[in-house]
Amino acid sequence: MKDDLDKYISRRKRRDGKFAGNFESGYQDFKVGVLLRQAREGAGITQEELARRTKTRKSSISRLENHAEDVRLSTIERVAHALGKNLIIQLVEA
Amino acid sequence: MKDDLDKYISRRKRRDGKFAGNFESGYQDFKVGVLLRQAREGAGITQEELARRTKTRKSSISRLENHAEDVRLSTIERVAHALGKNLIIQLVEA
DNA sequence: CGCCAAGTTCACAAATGCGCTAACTTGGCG
DNA sequence: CGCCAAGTTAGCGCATTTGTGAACTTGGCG
Repeated sequence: MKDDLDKYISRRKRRDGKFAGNFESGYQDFKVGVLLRQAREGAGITQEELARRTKTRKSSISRLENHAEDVRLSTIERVAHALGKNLIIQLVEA
Repeated sequence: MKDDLDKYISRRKRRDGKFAGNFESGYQDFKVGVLLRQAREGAGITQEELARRTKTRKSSISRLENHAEDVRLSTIERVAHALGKNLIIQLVEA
């Protein structure tokens, strides 16, 4: 099953070669989605499992990872904590 | 109390100009507000000027720095850019 | 003291995020 | 092939954030 995930990841990588590091800046519109997806995949869990942990549905997680035009800080935080991570925010010289 | 802290921070900020520009999660609530306030004061501008740059009003800026319970990412970004900064977001091991 | 700039707070309206259901893909596996 | 798990998407409400104007503090300064 870990193999399944790996396959998925590489397939996905191939499909939309996006995959940045876990930093952000400029226009992070959907970059945050990518960030969250990476975190989830890194944790090796499905959207459904993450949805369970954050007490929501997989459809919300999917939207969050793909189409989220804007996101609330609390939402990112909930996901982060559900994945055992902490959220860090910084303002750096442009 | 909180106001005293704010005053202290701003005074200190004004004095030695350099203070951490980042913040990590625990409870984002007012922490983000503090982060933004520090950034603004570091830039040496008033809430009104910042409001002008972000095309909003000083009352919004004030609320953002004090009472914001939750904030949209886009909001933080707008303020950041208006202050010549870039927003960085990361998820780190808890 | 009175004035003024800077900031705070409130209440309402407008915009937008998020939860939910439900239907639809897609790939893997027997 | 048919089934199933994992994802994606759309639409609908409700909840929350953000914009805005106006009234109210507060500190500095003449």
